[in-house]
Amino acid sequence: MKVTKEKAAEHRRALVRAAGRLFRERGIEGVGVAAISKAAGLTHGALYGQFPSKGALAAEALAQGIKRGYAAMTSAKGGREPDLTDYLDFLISPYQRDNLAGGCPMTASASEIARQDETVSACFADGFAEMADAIEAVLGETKSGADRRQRALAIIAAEIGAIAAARATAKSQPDLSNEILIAVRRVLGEIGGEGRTSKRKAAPSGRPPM
Amino acid sequence: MKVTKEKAAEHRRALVRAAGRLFRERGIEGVGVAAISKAAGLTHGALYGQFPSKGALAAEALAQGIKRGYAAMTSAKGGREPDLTDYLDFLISPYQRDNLAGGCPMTASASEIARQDETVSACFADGFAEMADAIEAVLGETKSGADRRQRALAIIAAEIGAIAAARATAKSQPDLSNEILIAVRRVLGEIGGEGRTSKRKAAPSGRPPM
DNA sequence: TGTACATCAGTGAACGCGCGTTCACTGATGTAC
DNA sequence: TGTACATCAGTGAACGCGCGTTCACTGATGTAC
Repeated sequence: MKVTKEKAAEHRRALVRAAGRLFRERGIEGVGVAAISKAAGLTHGALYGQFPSKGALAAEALAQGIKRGYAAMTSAKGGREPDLTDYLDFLISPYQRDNLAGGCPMTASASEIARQDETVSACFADGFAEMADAIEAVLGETKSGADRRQRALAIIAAEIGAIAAARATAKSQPDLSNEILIAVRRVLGEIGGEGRTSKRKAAPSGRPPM
Repeated sequence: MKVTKEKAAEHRRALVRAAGRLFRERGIEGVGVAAISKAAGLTHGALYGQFPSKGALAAEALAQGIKRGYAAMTSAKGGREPDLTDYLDFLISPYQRDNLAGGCPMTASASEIARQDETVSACFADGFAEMADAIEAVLGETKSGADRRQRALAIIAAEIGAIAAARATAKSQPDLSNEILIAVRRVLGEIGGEGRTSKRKAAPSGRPPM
């Protein structure tokens, strides 16, 4: 049965939100269209009215999950511009490890992305690049031979690996899992020149990163 | 039809090897028992004669993939004890990114592990811990506030994230993918005190890491 | 060493199930008059 | 404003397919005599 345009748009948003949450929790390959539709209060037929395929929905869910993640972080900081400490504390933490549903979607699906549609991997690449810009803008000075950009890229890669490793070890070796988070948090603070930010740059314009 | 004990053991090894390769290429959830059995030249019934479940096979494939990866690296170095440069050049490279089938299984399945049987995640945790010991043993001195153990953990986490990110971005932004590898390789060299190893320790005893 | 037979590795049909996707249909919406 | 009807968002049955797992059966192995 037909439905108002507003209702239809709301349904679309519900599908994207449900897909994002479930993909983060169980992986993109671990969730079916039936579960996504049901979680959004619809049938799978409605999903195919809104999206041409599961892959297209996955791409949109990834893109919007990246936006939502960033919004969640800034709002937790009272809306002020986050600095390096804010980023690292938020990204490399037991909270991020334990909250699959609400966490960063790039982290949750990292090793799965390479096997998805090119639309999905393009979203990942864009999100990664934006996050790199955001981190680069808040880096402090260090004596590193690596330039700011290189240090920013390394910080994001390390964050992704740290959360993946912390999650993978959480059940069988919880102490190791915590140790990984503490170690990476500390080392990335040093790489980033934490606390040595003399001139704070503003975040780059354009879409918000992670 | 029954088969000699030697043949049966050979078949078991073929299953483990095929499973390891296919899991790395397509992910644990992305490969079925039929494909594994076929690749090993058997039927799925034979697989269930050797292993109680797909998960049990996955655990064994992961454990033995970690051993094989280490052997491949040391043999490439002519059998001598690898140093930090050897580890980093081998692990953070286009070769590692592009060779899913032959690469490190911890890297290939990182974000999938947390959703597998506890036997699988236990193998991952053991492999991670062993690799941390191996890296710690070849670290150079730095002025870092983080101790050797923390730097070793951070290096492995960063390596996992770097390969995952480089693979995820390879199709849509190949330049970014290469940039990630170069950046992480350089920054990890600095973290590890590359080239500043005064007293070289031997690798720890016990099973070989990665 | 030669024969009889119990063992058991491997085969392949079958199980129920969930997958992604299609499509004929329903019926409220929203437009044309 | 009131009526007639085209539009189209959403439904749910059905599609072919591959999944992990089970099991009755086969027939070569390897042992007991």
